[in-house]
Amino acid sequence: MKKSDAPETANGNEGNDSQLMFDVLNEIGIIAQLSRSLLESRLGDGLTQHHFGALNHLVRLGDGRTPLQMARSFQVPKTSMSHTLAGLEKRGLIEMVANPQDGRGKLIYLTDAGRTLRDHAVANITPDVMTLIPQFGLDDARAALPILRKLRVLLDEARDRRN
Amino acid sequence: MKKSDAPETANGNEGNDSQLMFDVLNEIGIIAQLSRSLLESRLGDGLTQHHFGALNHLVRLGDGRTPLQMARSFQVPKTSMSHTLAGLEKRGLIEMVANPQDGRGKLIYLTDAGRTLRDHAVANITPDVMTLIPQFGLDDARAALPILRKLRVLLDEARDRRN
DNA sequence: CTTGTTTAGTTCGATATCGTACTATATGCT
DNA sequence: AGCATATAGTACGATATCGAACTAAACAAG
Repeated sequence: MKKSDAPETANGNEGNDSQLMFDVLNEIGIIAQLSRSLLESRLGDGLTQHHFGALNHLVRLGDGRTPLQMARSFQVPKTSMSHTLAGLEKRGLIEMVANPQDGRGKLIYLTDAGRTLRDHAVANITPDVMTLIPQFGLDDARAALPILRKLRVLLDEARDRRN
Repeated sequence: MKKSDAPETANGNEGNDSQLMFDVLNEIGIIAQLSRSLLESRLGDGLTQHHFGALNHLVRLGDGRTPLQMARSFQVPKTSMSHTLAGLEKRGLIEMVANPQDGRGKLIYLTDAGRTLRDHAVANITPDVMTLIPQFGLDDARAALPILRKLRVLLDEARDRRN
């Protein structure tokens, strides 16, 4: 009961390039899983990755955004964002006000409690991330980031094409 | 790179470094989200990423595994794996038999329907993945994979340390 | 053999996810 | 204006997620 099994890299010889992509996506899926559970173990309460992500987004890019804009930023269905925002509002971390420009819409604003909670969350998580750095290496992080962005953009476009 | 949206609450260099890691993990989270929804749109029925992942795992690494082994392979809690396997059994895609070596345990075997469904799922998804390749580039995929593996292993170890 | 501890798996409950369907408002067209 | 269509957001329902508590079996020590 230690590490996970070796990643599934069989079939190397078949000339199957798609296997390489599957492996990349598989690793990404597991990393997302692990980083999510690490994050949520540091958040406490019933807060999820999405709760934190939404708060962090509002702090970093500014509040006064609409739920739909946020749903698109996170690539989640708008119903999921609606639910996440309802949870944040119930906890008093955001306020949802009618959009004066658009009678259908709402605008999301951080409360002081929301900002404070976000700051504390970042402070709680940063040590874990810092611990990672010397092992992972900044060079690899810097090398990976543009590649990951490119992949994210491609998947994003592929999704747009499907919808 | 180009995408810098807003200056971040930088506390000096270690803030920038951890921000880089945060960004890497953030991109990974979004990619996982997108690839999951792409996958599930191709699976149909109520099948999830985890259903497919479990079937694929059994095909590729061999069946006759225990639920707990599988939970560890996927880095999910054993209760989640239990639920996933129950769903597969209900659909007739796997069989769960008592482990003759261990009266507490079970062993998971693929049914013919399970193998067939997995094969069809792979066939359905491969074109999407193939489409990705020329845009993403095999070189970047090959460059990213070892870095992602390293990160996955580090997070895995960090989790072990927490538990 | 008996007892305490560990381990495999399930049950249960609170919450999350997300597709479908719905309401209300906005916008475009004639 | 009047009407069709598009868009923002919510309600709801089926299912997923996962921690805590539970059962049963294995194992360890005396």
